[in-house]
Amino acid sequence: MTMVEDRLGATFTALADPTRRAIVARLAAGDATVNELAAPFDMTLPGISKHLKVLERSGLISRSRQAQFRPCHLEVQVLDSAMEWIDQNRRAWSERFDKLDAHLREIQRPASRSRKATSHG
Amino acid sequence: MTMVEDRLGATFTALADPTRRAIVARLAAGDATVNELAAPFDMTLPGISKHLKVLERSGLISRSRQAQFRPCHLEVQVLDSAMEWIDQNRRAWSERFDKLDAHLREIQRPASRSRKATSHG
DNA sequence: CGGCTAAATAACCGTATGGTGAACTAGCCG
DNA sequence: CGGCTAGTTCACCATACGGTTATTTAGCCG
Repeated sequence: MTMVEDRLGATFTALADPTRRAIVARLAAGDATVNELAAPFDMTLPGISKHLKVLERSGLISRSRQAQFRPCHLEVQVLDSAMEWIDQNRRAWSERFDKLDAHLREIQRPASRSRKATSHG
Repeated sequence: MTMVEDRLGATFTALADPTRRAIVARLAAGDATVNELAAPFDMTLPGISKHLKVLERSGLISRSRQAQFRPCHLEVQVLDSAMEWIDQNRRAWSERFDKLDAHLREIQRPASRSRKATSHG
């Protein structure tokens, strides 16, 4: 499918490219113009422009107008959403692990009381 | 670029696809076989197999062997690395924002002067 | 052994992606 | 106005990606 209307997907897609990650990292330090963003890379301006469009489509950055410059701005809440998704799954995994851990502790506990019979060995 | 040797890129690439995110979410609840993972999707098994390969290449999942089954396991630390990258940039942005905020407070001291207003979303 | 099931691989297809150079738009300045 | 600077859009290319069907490998069981 076209992946359209999938905000999270667009965000991770945007972050999948090293150039775009570098741009995001750069913008985390403050707004910057397209040429400023392009400077560190061995890439033509249209290339950078495309990357910025991908970032913009994901909502990760926004662009305003200031004379002939188009300063790019990191929209940190989109970064947050992506992090949140990851964190939820990390958490789900942890909880499930805790449950297993608890279960293991239970079945490995010497059968002092009337719970489950621990036939260990 | 082949995106090879770019762990973080491979991770975000893996997370960019909704099917793969669903697989990750499913695995966060516990290990599962390929057919179990495939069940919820309207997709052929080779399709799922390809997705699993992408996930495996990124390190997000690992596969063991158990009879003729290949149970898939979420490698949560890779999820952590991705989250860490995002968090670092979030943090960098926050710190920079605090600085700007402090600066704004300073230049806006008593009797506001005719400094140009800086607007940031 | 043969046959069944789980899963991977191969070959292929349409579309998306990342990159280029060339041409165009937008706004400042002399 | 003309020209410089900042940036986008266009046309194009190669390769990667997501998906398919058909075939193949791997391991259990009768």
